[in-house]
Amino acid sequence: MDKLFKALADGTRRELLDLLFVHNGQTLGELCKHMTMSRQAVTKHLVILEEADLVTVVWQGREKLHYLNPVPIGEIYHRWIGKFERRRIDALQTLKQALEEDSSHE
Amino acid sequence: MDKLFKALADGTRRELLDLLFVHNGQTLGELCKHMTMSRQAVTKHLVILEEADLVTVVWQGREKLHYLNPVPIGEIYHRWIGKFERRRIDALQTLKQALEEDSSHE
DNA sequence: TTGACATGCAACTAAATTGTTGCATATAAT
DNA sequence: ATTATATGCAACAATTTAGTTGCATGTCAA
Repeated sequence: MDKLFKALADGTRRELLDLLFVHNGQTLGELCKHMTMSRQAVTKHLVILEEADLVTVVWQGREKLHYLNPVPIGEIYHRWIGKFERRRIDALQTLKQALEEDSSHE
Repeated sequence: MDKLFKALADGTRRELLDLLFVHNGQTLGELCKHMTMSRQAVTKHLVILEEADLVTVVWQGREKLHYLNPVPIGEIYHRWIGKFERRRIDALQTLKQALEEDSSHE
Protein backbone atom coordinates (compact mmCIF):
# COMPACT_ATOMS: atom_id res chain seq x y z
CA MET A 1 0.00 0.00 0.00
CA ASP A 2 2.90 2.33 0.77
CA LYS A 3 4.56 1.77 -2.61
CA LEU A 4 1.24 2.49 -4.26
CA PHE A 5 0.68 5.84 -2.53
CA LYS A 6 4.32 6.83 -3.04
CA ALA A 7 4.05 6.00 -6.74
CA LEU A 8 0.97 8.19 -7.08
CA ALA A 9 2.57 11.04 -5.13
CA ASP A 10 4.60 12.29 -8.08
CA GLY A 11 2.99 14.44 -10.76
CA THR A 12 5.19 13.07 -13.54
CA ARG A 13 4.11 9.52 -12.72
CA ARG A 14 0.43 10.49 -12.67
CA GLU A 15 1.02 12.08 -16.07
CA LEU A 16 2.49 8.82 -17.36
CA LEU A 17 -0.59 6.96 -16.14
CA ASP A 18 -2.72 9.52 -17.94
CA LEU A 19 -0.76 8.93 -21.15
CA LEU A 20 -1.32 5.18 -20.86
CA PHE A 21 -4.97 5.79 -20.10
CA VAL A 22 -5.34 7.66 -23.40
CA HIS A 23 -3.29 5.14 -25.37
CA ASN A 24 -2.43 1.89 -23.66
CA GLY A 25 0.58 -0.23 -24.56
CA GLN A 26 3.05 2.52 -25.44
CA THR A 27 6.78 1.93 -25.62
CA LEU A 28 9.29 3.82 -23.50
CA GLY A 29 10.27 5.89 -26.53
CA GLU A 30 6.69 6.87 -27.27
CA LEU A 31 6.09 7.91 -23.67
CA CYS A 32 9.29 9.96 -23.69
CA LYS A 33 8.12 12.02 -26.67
CA HIS A 34 5.41 13.50 -24.46
CA MET A 35 7.71 14.24 -21.53
CA THR A 36 10.29 16.99 -21.13
CA MET A 37 12.90 15.09 -19.08
CA SER A 38 15.52 12.59 -20.19
CA ARG A 39 14.68 9.04 -21.17
CA GLN A 40 16.49 7.69 -18.11
CA ALA A 41 14.40 9.83 -15.81
CA VAL A 42 11.22 8.49 -17.42
CA THR A 43 12.57 4.95 -17.03
CA LYS A 44 13.03 5.48 -13.32
CA HIS A 45 9.45 6.69 -12.95
CA LEU A 46 8.16 3.71 -14.91
CA VAL A 47 10.12 1.32 -12.69
CA ILE A 48 8.41 2.84 -9.65
CA LEU A 49 5.03 2.45 -11.35
CA GLU A 50 5.88 -1.17 -12.19
CA GLU A 51 6.92 -1.91 -8.61
CA ALA A 52 3.63 -0.44 -7.41
CA ASP A 53 1.98 -2.78 -9.91
CA LEU A 54 0.30 0.16 -11.60
CA VAL A 55 1.98 -0.62 -14.90
CA THR A 56 2.61 -4.02 -16.46
CA VAL A 57 5.29 -4.54 -19.06
CA VAL A 58 5.33 -6.77 -22.11
CA TRP A 59 8.57 -7.14 -24.05
CA GLN A 60 8.22 -7.32 -27.79
CA GLY A 61 11.61 -7.68 -29.44
CA ARG A 62 13.66 -4.67 -28.35
CA GLU A 63 10.55 -2.70 -27.47
CA LYS A 64 9.03 -2.51 -24.04
CA LEU A 65 5.28 -2.06 -24.08
CA HIS A 66 3.63 -0.48 -21.04
CA TYR A 67 0.12 -1.30 -19.96
CA LEU A 68 -1.91 0.45 -17.29
CA ASN A 69 -3.09 -1.84 -14.52
CA PRO A 70 -6.10 -0.27 -12.80
CA VAL A 71 -6.43 -2.95 -10.12
CA PRO A 72 -4.27 -1.27 -7.42
CA ILE A 73 -6.24 1.93 -7.94
CA GLY A 74 -9.35 -0.03 -7.13
CA GLU A 75 -7.65 -1.33 -4.01
CA ILE A 76 -6.96 2.20 -2.83
CA TYR A 77 -10.61 2.93 -3.15
CA HIS A 78 -11.89 -0.17 -1.41
CA ARG A 79 -9.33 -0.58 1.36
CA TRP A 80 -8.55 2.98 2.20
CA ILE A 81 -10.74 5.60 0.61
CA GLY A 82 -13.89 3.60 1.13
CA LYS A 83 -13.70 3.75 4.89
CA PHE A 84 -13.53 7.53 4.90
CA GLU A 85 -16.10 7.98 2.17
CA ARG A 86 -18.58 5.71 3.95
CA ARG A 87 -18.78 8.06 6.87
CA ARG A 88 -18.25 11.18 4.84
CA ILE A 89 -21.55 12.74 5.79
CA ASP A 90 -21.20 11.79 9.45
CA ALA A 91 -17.72 13.26 9.70
CA LEU A 92 -18.81 16.48 8.06
CA GLN A 93 -21.66 16.71 10.52
CA THR A 94 -19.24 16.26 13.44
CA LEU A 95 -16.93 18.91 12.02
CA LYS A 96 -19.81 21.31 11.52
CA GLN A 97 -20.93 20.84 15.11
CA ALA A 98 -17.42 21.40 16.42
CA LEU A 99 -17.10 24.62 14.44
CA GLU A 100 -20.47 25.83 15.71
CA GLU A 101 -19.60 25.02 19.30
CA ASP A 102 -16.33 26.89 18.95
CA SER A 103 -17.83 30.04 17.48
CA SER A 104 -20.42 30.08 20.27
CA HIS A 105 -17.53 30.40 22.77
CA GLU A 106 -16.25 33.66 21.24
CA MET B 1 -4.29 17.71 -6.15
CA ASP B 2 -0.52 17.36 -5.83
CA LYS B 3 -0.50 18.40 -2.17
CA LEU B 4 -3.21 15.87 -1.51
CA PHE B 5 -1.34 12.92 -3.05
CA LYS B 6 1.91 14.01 -1.40
CA ALA B 7 0.17 14.22 1.97
CA LEU B 8 -1.19 10.71 1.58
CA ALA B 9 2.16 9.34 0.43
CA ASP B 10 3.57 9.13 3.96
CA GLY B 11 2.66 6.22 6.21
CA THR B 12 2.85 8.29 9.39
CA ARG B 13 0.32 10.76 8.00
CA ARG B 14 -2.03 7.97 6.94
CA GLU B 15 -1.71 6.64 10.47
CA LEU B 16 -2.69 10.04 11.86
CA LEU B 17 -5.76 10.05 9.62
CA ASP B 18 -6.59 6.58 10.93
CA LEU B 19 -6.31 7.85 14.51
CA LEU B 20 -8.71 10.69 13.74
CA PHE B 21 -11.02 8.28 11.98
CA VAL B 22 -11.26 6.22 15.17
CA HIS B 23 -11.61 9.23 17.43
CA ASN B 24 -12.20 12.58 15.78
CA GLY B 25 -11.24 15.90 17.37
CA GLN B 26 -8.05 14.83 19.18
CA THR B 27 -5.49 17.34 20.41
CA LEU B 28 -1.87 17.32 19.30
CA GLY B 29 -0.87 15.83 22.65
CA GLU B 30 -3.38 13.00 22.37
CA LEU B 31 -2.22 12.14 18.87
CA CYS B 32 1.40 12.16 20.01
CA LYS B 33 0.70 9.52 22.66
CA HIS B 34 0.01 7.03 19.87
CA MET B 35 3.11 7.93 17.85
CA THR B 36 6.72 7.03 18.47
CA MET B 37 8.38 10.20 17.14
CA SER B 38 8.76 13.62 18.77
CA ARG B 39 5.89 16.06 19.17
CA GLN B 40 7.51 18.45 16.69
CA ALA B 41 7.69 15.74 14.04
CA VAL B 42 3.99 15.01 14.50
CA THR B 43 3.25 18.73 14.24
CA LYS B 44 5.02 18.88 10.88
CA HIS B 45 2.95 15.99 9.58
CA LEU B 46 -0.25 17.60 10.79
CA VAL B 47 0.65 20.87 9.05
CA ILE B 48 1.03 18.96 5.79
CA LEU B 49 -2.35 17.30 6.35
CA GLU B 50 -3.89 20.71 7.10
CA GLU B 51 -2.41 22.21 3.93
CA ALA B 52 -3.86 19.33 1.96
CA ASP B 53 -7.17 20.16 3.61
CA LEU B 54 -7.39 16.63 5.00
CA VAL B 55 -7.46 17.88 8.57
CA THR B 56 -9.27 20.92 9.95
CA VAL B 57 -8.20 22.57 13.17
CA VAL B 58 -10.28 24.17 15.89
CA TRP B 59 -8.51 26.05 18.69
CA GLN B 60 -10.00 25.67 22.12
CA GLY B 61 -7.98 27.65 24.66
CA ARG B 62 -4.47 26.32 24.55
CA GLU B 63 -5.58 23.09 22.92
CA LYS B 64 -5.65 22.42 19.20
CA LEU B 65 -8.39 20.02 18.15
CA HIS B 66 -7.91 18.08 14.91
CA TYR B 67 -10.81 16.97 12.75
CA LEU B 68 -10.67 14.65 9.78
CA ASN B 69 -12.02 16.18 6.59
CA PRO B 70 -13.00 13.39 4.19
CA VAL B 71 -13.94 15.72 1.31
CA PRO B 72 -10.54 15.72 -0.47
CA ILE B 73 -10.49 11.93 -0.29
CA GLY B 74 -13.77 11.95 -2.13
CA GLU B 75 -12.22 14.24 -4.73
CA ILE B 76 -9.42 11.79 -5.36
CA TYR B 77 -12.00 9.17 -6.08
CA HIS B 78 -14.16 11.24 -8.36
CA ARG B 79 -11.54 13.21 -10.25
CA TRP B 80 -8.75 10.70 -10.58
CA ILE B 81 -9.54 7.20 -9.44
CA GLY B 82 -12.95 7.21 -11.02
CA LYS B 83 -11.65 7.48 -14.54
CA PHE B 84 -9.48 4.40 -14.16
CA GLU B 85 -12.07 2.41 -12.26
CA ARG B 86 -14.71 3.11 -14.88
CA ARG B 87 -12.73 1.29 -17.52
CA ARG B 88 -11.23 -1.21 -15.14
CA ILE B 89 -12.71 -4.23 -16.89
CA ASP B 90 -11.85 -2.89 -20.35
CA ALA B 91 -8.27 -2.21 -19.43
CA LEU B 92 -7.85 -5.64 -17.89
CA GLN B 93 -9.23 -7.15 -21.06
CA THR B 94 -6.71 -5.20 -23.16
CA LEU B 95 -3.89 -6.28 -20.88
CA LYS B 96 -5.00 -9.91 -21.06
CA GLN B 97 -5.08 -9.78 -24.85
CA ALA B 98 -1.64 -8.23 -25.01
CA LEU B 99 -0.21 -10.94 -22.77
CA GLU B 100 -1.84 -13.66 -24.85
CA GLU B 101 -0.55 -12.15 -28.10
CA ASP B 102 2.92 -11.98 -26.66
CA SER B 103 3.04 -15.56 -25.43
CA SER B 104 1.81 -16.73 -28.84
CA HIS B 105 4.98 -15.23 -30.36
CA GLU B 106 7.29 -17.41 -28.27
C1' DT C 1 1.83 35.66 40.43
C1' DT C 2 4.01 31.58 39.79
C1' DG C 3 4.46 27.06 37.99
C1' DA C 4 2.85 23.58 34.87
C1' DC C 5 1.08 22.43 30.50
C1' DA C 6 0.09 22.78 25.27
C1' DT C 7 1.84 24.32 21.41
C1' DG C 8 4.91 27.14 17.96
C1' DC C 9 9.26 28.46 15.67
C1' DA C 10 13.92 27.81 13.89
C1' DA C 11 18.35 25.61 13.00
C1' DC C 12 20.42 21.53 11.98
C1' DT C 13 21.20 16.54 10.22
C1' DA C 14 20.34 12.33 7.69
C1' DA C 15 18.16 10.07 4.22
C1' DA C 16 15.26 9.70 0.26
C1' DT C 17 13.87 11.58 -4.21
C1' DT C 18 14.51 13.42 -8.74
C1' DG C 19 17.12 14.56 -12.12
C1' DT C 20 21.56 14.42 -14.92
C1' DT C 21 25.40 12.22 -17.94
C1' DG C 22 28.23 8.46 -19.84
C1' DC C 23 28.67 3.99 -21.25
C1' DA C 24 26.94 -0.88 -22.16
C1' DT C 25 23.90 -4.24 -24.37
C1' DA C 26 20.62 -6.25 -27.35
C1' DT C 27 17.64 -6.11 -31.46
C1' DA C 28 16.42 -4.51 -36.14
C1' DA C 29 17.47 -2.87 -40.76
C1' DT C 30 20.58 -2.03 -44.78
C1' DA D 1 28.86 -7.16 -41.12
C1' DT D 2 27.83 -2.63 -40.03
C1' DT D 3 25.00 0.87 -38.46
C1' DA D 4 21.03 2.68 -36.23
C1' DT D 5 17.56 2.07 -32.71
C1' DA D 6 15.58 0.81 -28.05
C1' DT D 7 16.63 0.12 -23.74
C1' DG D 8 19.52 -0.85 -19.28
C1' DC D 9 22.93 0.22 -15.67
C1' DA D 10 25.69 3.09 -12.64
C1' DA D 11 27.75 7.18 -10.70
C1' DC D 12 26.90 11.70 -9.53
C1' DA D 13 24.53 16.29 -7.97
C1' DA D 14 20.63 19.03 -6.33
C1' DT D 15 16.49 19.18 -3.93
C1' DT D 16 13.06 17.64 -0.82
C1' DT D 17 11.66 15.14 3.14
C1' DA D 18 11.56 13.49 7.83
C1' DG D 19 13.41 13.60 11.85
C1' DT D 20 16.00 15.79 15.79
C1' DT D 21 16.98 19.40 19.62
C1' DG D 22 16.63 23.89 21.94
C1' DC D 23 14.15 27.78 23.07
C1' DA D 24 9.93 30.91 22.96
C1' DT D 25 5.04 31.89 23.67
C1' DG D 26 0.50 31.59 25.40
C1' DT D 27 -3.04 29.55 28.61
C1' DC D 28 -4.75 27.21 32.72
C1' DA D 29 -4.61 26.29 37.72
C1' DA D 30 -3.02 26.82 42.56
